[in-house]
Amino acid sequence: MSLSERKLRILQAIIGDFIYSGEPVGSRTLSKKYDMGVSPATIRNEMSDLEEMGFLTHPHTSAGRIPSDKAYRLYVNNLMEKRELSEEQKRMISEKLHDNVTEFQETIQHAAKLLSEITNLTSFAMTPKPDADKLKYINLLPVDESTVVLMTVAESGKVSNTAIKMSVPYTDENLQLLSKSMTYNFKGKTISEALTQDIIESFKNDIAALGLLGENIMPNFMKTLENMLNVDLYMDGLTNIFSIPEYNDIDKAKMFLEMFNKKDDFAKKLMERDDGVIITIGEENGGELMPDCSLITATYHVDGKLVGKIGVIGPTRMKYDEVTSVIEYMTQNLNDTFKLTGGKE
Amino acid sequence: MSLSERKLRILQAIIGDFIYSGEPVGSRTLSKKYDMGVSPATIRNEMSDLEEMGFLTHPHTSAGRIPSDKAYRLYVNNLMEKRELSEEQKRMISEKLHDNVTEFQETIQHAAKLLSEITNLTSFAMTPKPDADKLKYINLLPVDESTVVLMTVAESGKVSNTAIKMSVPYTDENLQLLSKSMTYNFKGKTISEALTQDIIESFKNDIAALGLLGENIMPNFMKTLENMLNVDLYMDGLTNIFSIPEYNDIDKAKMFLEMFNKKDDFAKKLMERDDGVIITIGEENGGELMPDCSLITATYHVDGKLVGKIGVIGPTRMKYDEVTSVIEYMTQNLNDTFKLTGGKE
DNA sequence: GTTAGCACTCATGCTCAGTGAGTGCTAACA
DNA sequence: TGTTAGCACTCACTGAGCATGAGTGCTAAC
Repeated sequence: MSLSERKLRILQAIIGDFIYSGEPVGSRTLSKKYDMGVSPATIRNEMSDLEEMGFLTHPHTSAGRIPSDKAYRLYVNNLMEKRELSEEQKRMISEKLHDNVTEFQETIQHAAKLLSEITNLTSFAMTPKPDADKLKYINLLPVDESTVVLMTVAESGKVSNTAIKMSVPYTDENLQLLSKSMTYNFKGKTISEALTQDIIESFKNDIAALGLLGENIMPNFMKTLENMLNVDLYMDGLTNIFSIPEYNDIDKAKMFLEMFNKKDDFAKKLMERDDGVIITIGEENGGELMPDCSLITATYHVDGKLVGKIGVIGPTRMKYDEVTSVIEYMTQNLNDTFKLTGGKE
Repeated sequence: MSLSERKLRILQAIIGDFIYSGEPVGSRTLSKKYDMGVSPATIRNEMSDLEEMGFLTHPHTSAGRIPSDKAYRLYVNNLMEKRELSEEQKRMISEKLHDNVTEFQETIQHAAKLLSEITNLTSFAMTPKPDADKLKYINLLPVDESTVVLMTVAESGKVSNTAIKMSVPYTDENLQLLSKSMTYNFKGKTISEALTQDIIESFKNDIAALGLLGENIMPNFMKTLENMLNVDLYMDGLTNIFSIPEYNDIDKAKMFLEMFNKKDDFAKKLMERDDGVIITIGEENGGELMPDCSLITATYHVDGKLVGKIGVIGPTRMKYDEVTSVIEYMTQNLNDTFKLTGGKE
């Protein structure tokens, strides 16, 4: 059996109707609401075929049809049309993400917030994993007799620092020596590279002469590097899930919100996704996420290089066309913004 | 009418029973379960008196009695007995909060997590507002021809920095001059003091000689100071609210979780509370929080000075005795921990 | 002051019939 | 051969009616 033109039209109508109403779609409704040119009986026959082909199911005998994950996949790949954003939406987005941008983190948070407001879904925004970010400058600064600040600057402009309580005495010269040596050894290396065991080891040999001082500093340096590799994940619009009838069930809502407790797992999942706008529907997400959820992610770029992600998570019954349009428009804006400020943090 | 010994015993039994069961307590249940020595009829009379006095209500005519906010207040102030924590709980707490403490933020997060796990409520932990924290050291470091890092260190050991993209040329000497001048002017001042308008103004006059350089730096400096004043608020166990029958209602749960979106408001509310263990019950919280919620907060100290807060939020029907004991024990542990590490961040 | 007895209330849970939106099948039609 | 009308059937949903039981308040007797 093949997907005739008419079958496609019916399928599209069912998906469209169901996405908006959330109610199973019956043959009579379909023929009345959309001018199909055929009787309900004919539509029933087609629906029956579509069900056999795996595009539709029905919750119980006397209910209308609802689209399967497979149907949504077809819809997203072939049937869906791009939506143009309203001027109002465009204005809101560029206002929040373009003008008056001061802090990187703040902009990313705004993006998440905006995305959830516009889509009425749960949104998230993740800062780039600075895998490719190279170290540029390392400095140890004496603050008082027992405190030294270790400052690490990366090429992206990211700065990280730790105040170190010194358990051994030190001189300014020693600190400078160590700073220079560290900068010399690690400059140009990516953060992940710097963290590899043998580089650390070989450096430790280099500075053996400095004895306890180096031993005091190194664990802090490594921790700083690890911190620099962390990504931040902001989520917003969590309670939006409650406005969706399908999740008007405590247990489902609870499962959904638990995800929030496992932010790290979720971040990891996000990082594994490809670049560009990626849509995964229902089962495609693997069992860990909620079964009846779809996930849409998109990537934005900082300085044309570092890659962060924004996206939404919601029921498989979501307005894919609108949501993807909004996300695309937002990533374009983020790209512009972070090109101009140069990823300033 | 006065609170006789017997009335108090009955009230205590009702509160105790209701806290554990969540079901309205009837006279028969009470006389059977707790050895009251009087018949249900007598208890009914006493209950009727207690209701008249405002300690009890009943949801409908044929239901048992439930305690009012006033009753909980009496319970918390006079009737409640301290609970000893189990060895297991003590072990868990000191393990997470005492041993292997490396990062301040991390420890605070662990505290929140632990608190929600032990109490099965929603918990939070707030870092201290560094009102009294004094500036110690300010430095401007050249990174490359267009980037300067501004580093600000406070007495608590807190370090904050910003990478500044310079729009004007600068020399190392100018930077050093400015660093020295800033340290000289702001050292010993609290962060809030440093942010007051006239101090900033007078300083601006001081450095007028440096012209554009100063103008480039000052806004960033002020933003850094503002950032240093921010507190972090971690929440945990949000989904615990779903296990409480009273909140097994989508709308209530939603209202509760919305609080999470207004973290700033909540943080502000927390900061206004007095030191020590503070319990506010139901209406006492003011209308903003959920009406049927109680809030328990406690303060912990860093270096014996800075004051942070941890606590829980849950239904007025909560195990006040257990929860306060746990919170008290945890703050003691946090105090110890942050005495030892000296508030290292 | 305490208690037994009794009428009364009211949420809860159950059954049962009616309703309506939907299906699948069959037979007739173009 | 594809399309359609007709019809029997399914099944979630709703609301009425009823029994149940936990609880109260009141009264009169102890």
